[in-house]
Amino acid sequence: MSEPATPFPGGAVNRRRATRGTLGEAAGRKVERPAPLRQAVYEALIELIVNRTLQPGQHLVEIELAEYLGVSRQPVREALQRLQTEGWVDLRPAQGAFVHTPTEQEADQLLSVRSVLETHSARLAAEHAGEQDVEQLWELQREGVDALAADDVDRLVTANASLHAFITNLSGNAVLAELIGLVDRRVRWYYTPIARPRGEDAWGEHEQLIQAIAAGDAEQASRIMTVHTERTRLAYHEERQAQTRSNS
Amino acid sequence: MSEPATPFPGGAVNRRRATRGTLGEAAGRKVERPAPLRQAVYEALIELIVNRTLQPGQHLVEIELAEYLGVSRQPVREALQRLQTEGWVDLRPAQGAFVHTPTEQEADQLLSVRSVLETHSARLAAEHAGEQDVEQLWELQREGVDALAADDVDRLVTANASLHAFITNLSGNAVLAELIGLVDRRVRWYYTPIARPRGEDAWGEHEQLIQAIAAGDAEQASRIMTVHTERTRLAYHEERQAQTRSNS
DNA sequence: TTACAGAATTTCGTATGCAAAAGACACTCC
DNA sequence: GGAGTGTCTTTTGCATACGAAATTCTGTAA
Repeated sequence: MSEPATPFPGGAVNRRRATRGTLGEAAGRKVERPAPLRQAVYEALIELIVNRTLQPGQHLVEIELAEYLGVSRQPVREALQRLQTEGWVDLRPAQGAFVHTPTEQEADQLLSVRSVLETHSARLAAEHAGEQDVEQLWELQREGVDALAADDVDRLVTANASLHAFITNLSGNAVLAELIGLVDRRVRWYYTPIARPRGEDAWGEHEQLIQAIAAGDAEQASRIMTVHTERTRLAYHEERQAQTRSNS
Repeated sequence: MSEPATPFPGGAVNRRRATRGTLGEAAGRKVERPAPLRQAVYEALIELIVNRTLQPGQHLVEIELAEYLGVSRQPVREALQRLQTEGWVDLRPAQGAFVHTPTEQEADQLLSVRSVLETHSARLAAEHAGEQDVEQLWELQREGVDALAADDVDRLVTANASLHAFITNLSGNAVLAELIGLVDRRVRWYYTPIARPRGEDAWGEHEQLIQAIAAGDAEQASRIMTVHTERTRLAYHEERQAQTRSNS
């Protein structure tokens, strides 16, 4: 592809930058623009991958996805681009998209990275949390303990996700939050078939964590989160090994 | 968009998964498939963004990019999708692509995340490095010190990047390496106009770091990397403030 | 039967076309 | 003079078309 030396047409001028802007934006409200189809396709495909309608390794033929979702190939292709960069599918030139097949190694690497990121997020949360935030945390904790007592797995998983997400937001670092979100979704996908919540242990650790955050003890919060996530990591491994044994 | 309850056509069967594969693959060689145009467009656009031919906030009109690069809109659109998920451009529905404008806050958040990731990478590197790896590290260190002595900024920047990249690879965690690569490129972009290598301090820290890695002292390597990256972060801030002052 | 060669089919990658939304502009009305 | 409104232009988003690459199928020969 040629890349001429001439300056890009339009040059340094931002022809449209900061033009008048709509009323809604001026008032601080977000203007609801209709989300493009590719966005809907993107979300639909993640759902199909996570719930294993589309299985790891499966070849995704564009026209089939398009017809299945009632759109043309174009938005499907654009969604696949994004899905690739986020690690959900692999695009092989001239062959198309394949649902990503995670190796055990890769899954463990993700857990490792997640542990580091969440630990950092816990540290920052402890530095930033205010009284109201702590109150919210206890609220979420109660919800989790309730779900545990009721033996309601779905609620438990949701509560766990909410608690971690809240801490992530407390960190005040949006980049960090985004990375954690991305890593976390993939971790869940990989381990969905084998994951069994750790239950009481985990929620005990959550309680300690919230206490540390409430006390503004960043070091302590950080340590607890490291232990917490590493234990989760180990739990996954044990679960997996148990399954491997039972399968052989 | 409709999402019928019928199973996805092709269902659970991976029609093409693990088919015969070409000779080259069987022999363990990678078959060189011609990279799609979108790949070239993607790389060209990053280059144009990093070297500021395309400036932050600038509206990227698809047809203009396409003509400039000598392709049609389609590969441009697909490249833009990827660039968005990696944070280089913002895609506003029905408005198009705009070169991302980093806020100071976002830049600092990236530096913070990078620090954490690099610290983890240093720890893992210390755990995994073999004799040959350490030898390589010293080689890269010598190159950096040489460049420093010669006052060759370009060589210095390259050497710094090489050293960090090598440590990242030593970590043995591909997911981690990928994230660091992504974060790192954006950090460099943000700070290109103001960055001035820290020079002697940084390379002194590198030397300590390599010693820790050589000794297999993961904790020490981790500590040094944290200090190293946080100092870099501070240096960026000071530089920026100095510029802000001189501009006012 | 197995291996191979070539044709047929499938699927991708790119280009082009078209409707709709957003923005720019000029005009009117107050 | 300024706000509001209608029209024109630009640009996006999606659909469709077509050539090229890859895979699969089929027939033949050893």
